[in-house]
Amino acid sequence: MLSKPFSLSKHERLKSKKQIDALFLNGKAFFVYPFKVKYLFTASGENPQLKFGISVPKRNFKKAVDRNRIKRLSREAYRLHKVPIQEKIQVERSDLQVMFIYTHNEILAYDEMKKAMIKSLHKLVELIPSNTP
RNA sequence: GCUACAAGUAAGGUUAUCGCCGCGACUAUAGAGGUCGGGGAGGAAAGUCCGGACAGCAAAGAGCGACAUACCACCUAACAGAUGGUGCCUGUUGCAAGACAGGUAAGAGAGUGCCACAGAAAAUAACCGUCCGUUGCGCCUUGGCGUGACGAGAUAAGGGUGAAAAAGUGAGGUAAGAGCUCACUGGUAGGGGUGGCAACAUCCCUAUCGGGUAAACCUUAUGUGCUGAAAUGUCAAAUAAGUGAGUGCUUGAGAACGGCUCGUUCGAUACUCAUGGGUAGACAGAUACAUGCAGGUGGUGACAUCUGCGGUAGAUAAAUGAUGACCUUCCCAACUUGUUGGGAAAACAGAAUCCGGCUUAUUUACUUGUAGUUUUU
RNA sequence: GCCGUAGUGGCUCAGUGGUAGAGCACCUCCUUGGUAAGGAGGAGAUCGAGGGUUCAAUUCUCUCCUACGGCU
Repeated sequence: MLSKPFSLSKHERLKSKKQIDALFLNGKAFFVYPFKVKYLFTASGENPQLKFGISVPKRNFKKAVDRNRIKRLSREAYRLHKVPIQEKIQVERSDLQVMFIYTHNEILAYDEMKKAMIKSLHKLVELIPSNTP
């Protein structure tokens, strides 16, 4: 996995309805325009897992093409900038589940999304609790 | 050559880096995995408006109800779709004949309802009017004229309306009138001849002249059982057809996902209470086909059929992306008129069980046809 | 994915083949020293859009648009 730092396979995505429900029930949130970032840390064992998801409300974007485009751009931004948080989690031994909710009602350019993603990832890194004794 | 309209076709290509989802091979392993190869959105994938396939309910049966369709023929698995034709209406063009385009289509000579306002009356028409009969009064040469009343008399020629007024015009006829009769014209129904598979066209004869509305109820004919992949099946320590108690019990309580009735099948394995037990997963359904392309044959055509070649997404919080370069194409500007520089590569839009249609959205380029116009020969 | 409901003045809703209505809100006047309440009057609608049936459509019918809801 370390040989391919920018990969983004199925295992790194939030897929289980149970986990997502738990995230929305117990998770905390902050807001970095245009994303609302919902996150949940849980203590972990040997292999800490980082899982993420992106949500674009149908209310704001009626067309599937627009929703797909936002998801793809956001995912690309996440993929290229997730390395620091992955390393920090390995060190601190904490699972993390994140959901990015796109709250704006227009499609932003990739550059703006990238900036917002970097900013929110930085913030997440700071929020990681220390589990090392 | 340009412009307009119609129909059709295509939906940039190659490559680098970083990535995503299936498939195959190899490799590794307790397992996760790794390498290589190859594949990865549309003409509408959309709306969910029709029709099927498929699945479950009884491999769903009868009647009623409900719903849908409605010129004719033909195509199809099927259709409200397509193809070819018919009648009518509208528009464009034309002197006209006609041509083209669009729309429309069973039945109002079965029944019920409705037709505001206006109008005498809106559908078994007598309100006014006209005429006739009886009668009162007045006038005058016993009969007429004028006027009034009555009629369970006649009459649809005329009457300011209205979307629509009881075939139209002319003549005869009559007390007044009337398709009452006649001529011409028009409509409807029936019969016959000719042409056509038929709708229908055309000619002849007979009868007839009866408002509209069925996207009001309805009638006729035909068709449709209901529910939809969130259906449905399988797996695991499984939401119970488990366990315990009670009730009830032998010719029908109840169940079988439908509006009602019947019929059929199951039928105490029923009903009530208590107890018990938990995941929202995995796999199948699910990607091979009413399949695509090319050619031949039949048909006016939709289409059918034969031969050859081909395999072409399969996700599930849901893949098909991001950044850059070049080629090609298009646009703009400059002038050396074929170069340079700059810009853009689009619009509508993203599969979710699968097909056939319909509808809606839409850019650029090309091809074909029709019409117009200009230049040259 | 599948199924359904609604759209009428600024807002909440009636209405139904025949000139579109109510309440609140708005404007003017009366009342009051002034305001509220009350009274009188008034304005405000392409009935979501576009075709069709009909003499006539908000209503019937078809196609779109928008909003909302249900089904694991």
